[in-house]
Amino acid sequence: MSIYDSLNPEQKEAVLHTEGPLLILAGAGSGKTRVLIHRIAWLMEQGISPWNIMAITFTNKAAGEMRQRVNNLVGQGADSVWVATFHSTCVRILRRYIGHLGFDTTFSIYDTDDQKTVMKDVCKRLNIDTKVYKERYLMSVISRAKDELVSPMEMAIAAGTDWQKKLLAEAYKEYQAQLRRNNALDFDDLIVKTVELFQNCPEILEAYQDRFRYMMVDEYQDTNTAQFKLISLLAGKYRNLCVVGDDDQSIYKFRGANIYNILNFEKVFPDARVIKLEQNYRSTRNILNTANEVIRNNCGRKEKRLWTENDEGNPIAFRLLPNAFEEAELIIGDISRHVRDRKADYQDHAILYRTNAQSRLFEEKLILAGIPYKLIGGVNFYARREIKDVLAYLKTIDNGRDEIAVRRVINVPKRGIGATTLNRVGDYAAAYGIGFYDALVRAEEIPNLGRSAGKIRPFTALIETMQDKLGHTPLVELTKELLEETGYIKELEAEGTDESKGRIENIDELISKIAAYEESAEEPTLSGFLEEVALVADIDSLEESSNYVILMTLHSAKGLEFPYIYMAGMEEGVFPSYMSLNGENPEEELEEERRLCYVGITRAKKELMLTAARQRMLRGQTMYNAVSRFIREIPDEYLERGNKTRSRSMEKPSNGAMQDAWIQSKESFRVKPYESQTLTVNKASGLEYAAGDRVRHIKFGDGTVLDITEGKKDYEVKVEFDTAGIKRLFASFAKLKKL
DNA sequence: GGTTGGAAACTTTTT
DNA sequence: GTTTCCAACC
Repeated sequence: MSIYDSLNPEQKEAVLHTEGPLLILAGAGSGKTRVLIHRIAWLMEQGISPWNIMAITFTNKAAGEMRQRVNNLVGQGADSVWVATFHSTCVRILRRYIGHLGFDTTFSIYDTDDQKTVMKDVCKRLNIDTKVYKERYLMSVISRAKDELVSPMEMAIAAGTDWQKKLLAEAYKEYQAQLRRNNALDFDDLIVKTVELFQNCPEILEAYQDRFRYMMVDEYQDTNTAQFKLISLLAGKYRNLCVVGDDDQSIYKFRGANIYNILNFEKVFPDARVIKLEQNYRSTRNILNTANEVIRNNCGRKEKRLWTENDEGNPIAFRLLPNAFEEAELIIGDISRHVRDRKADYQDHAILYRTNAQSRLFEEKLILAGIPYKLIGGVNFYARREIKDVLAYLKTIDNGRDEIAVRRVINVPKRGIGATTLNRVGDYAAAYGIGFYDALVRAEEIPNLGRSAGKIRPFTALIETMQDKLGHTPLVELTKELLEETGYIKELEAEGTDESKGRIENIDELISKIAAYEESAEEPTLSGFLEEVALVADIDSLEESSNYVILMTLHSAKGLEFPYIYMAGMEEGVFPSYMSLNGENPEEELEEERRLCYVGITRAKKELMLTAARQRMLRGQTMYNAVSRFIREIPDEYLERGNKTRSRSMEKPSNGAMQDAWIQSKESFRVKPYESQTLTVNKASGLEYAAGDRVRHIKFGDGTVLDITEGKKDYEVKVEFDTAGIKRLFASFAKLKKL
């Protein structure tokens, strides 16, 4: 009996095929991570040094999980296996060798905010009207170019005489020049520069080729051209490249993912072995069939059909609500019922939606109902103002050449240094060809500065003091001292608002993160911390052990699974999104939306509920959207539409144009508006409190129960809160605690 | 040089 | 509905 006996024949074949290129087409829930882990174990069993094995993922979370599971399976030696994300792999390589490309090894990593700041400056320099060309647009053009490994010069050549394209190429060139001046790389550069390094320095490439003799790439369908180039270079010598992906789950095309990497793998590697994993171990048959029916509507995919031995399970529930409020209430009512009936825990539920903006209503209702939840996505912790401020200080201390960081904090807190002064310093720096920070240090020599020079002094002095301490003072100490010296916390304290309190809490959290880093890292350095921070995604913070309802976008949900999944906002214009329907390439973008829908459906293990709202506020406007076409693509036999059983007199036409007409006519048949779906909350058998008792509510605080009315479905409790006044609450939502 | 108010823009998805 | 930006004031 060996660990490999638990694998099915295809999985086993994938595990045992170690030499040469291998493409594993792994459907949703087909155990691909399991295969990868067993493959690593098998390789080590064959006497291959863990040092020569590499597994690449997209998120830190996936990497961490894989590392954990490899440890559990093989134990000793597993630590030497290189398990990392694309980006952190590249950073580790570049931190050693980027000198060959003329950068300093202390380079900064710019996030989207920083990029925008650079872009603004670029536009100013090139006299680009940002009303005509938005920074965001320019950034996306540049990002796409980098995904495709197109250099500014190549872009300029390709532009020919088209002045618009020439302008874009010009902006790209200037943008890169600015980054270089700041000794900074953006996310895309991490990949691009590593490829460049390998192409320029064959000896470095060969060293890594010898190191990574066995390579595995997870979520291969999301790789872009640059990433593909990177792995092909690395695998170029030994060709032991194993990629695992599912073309049906490719949802990052907008970010440059090249679906042809998977569709054409066999063309690039003609000797590639292709193995399909089609047995699903995750979902019920109903869920899986539904997913299959939806994705079937896409063309241009590798033919496969997932099957399962699991039970049929319950039908997929679809509910159309009058508005988004009731949609949220319905879902949350469903969750609390599950928990109350001890059918499931909070953590077994995830609410998925298309856009982050949709999360708010759910948050509000969850707070009101006293249900613990975790929101994934939205504003990244490290993108918050106060966090960016502190990090900018640390970056300045770490790498004085990072002008964006220096400019960010030079006047935070206020030091009376304004735009005029900064411009003069900037001019001086440009004139003498020195860095911005270096110019600040020489403030006294700059003409026309006058008294302002004296204001700059304390800033540079502070930075210098901190730089001196770097290396022999713990980072936590250094940061605390920095906050003390700058008076940053004091200023927030003085404000005394809820917002400023929140900011202080965030800074405290940052300090604990620094402490955690110092404890866990073998050799903690400031650069190391900043780097780790630059590469975290929100999804990485998801902990399996905590009992929370999870709220996140469909994109974030990829790779995860939950017993109960709710997909909200199943409406035309929301999902599929308005943008995809009106984009340049509606057909193609719609297919990506459909894949996203497929990803969402296949996250569910036991039950899936799809919801839509007749009426919804979008961008401050009330919209009336039709039910999503994805719902219509699900045959009735798998759907359960609540109490209403509606006859379907019309056959669904198959071609596109007809379908639209059919949708419209179908809509027009819906003469009377849908009745509001009543909240099916089962009444609790009894309440632990009665009128006159003191109770506590998670949001409103403490209060006194005035009155309890027994309704048909739930108890309605009237409470006079000490601070929030009198409220009427439903007992099953309010989760009042007797004091 | 800093503060404030009001208008404009914005929301698809993220390492 | 919310955030960001800019111009006019202090």
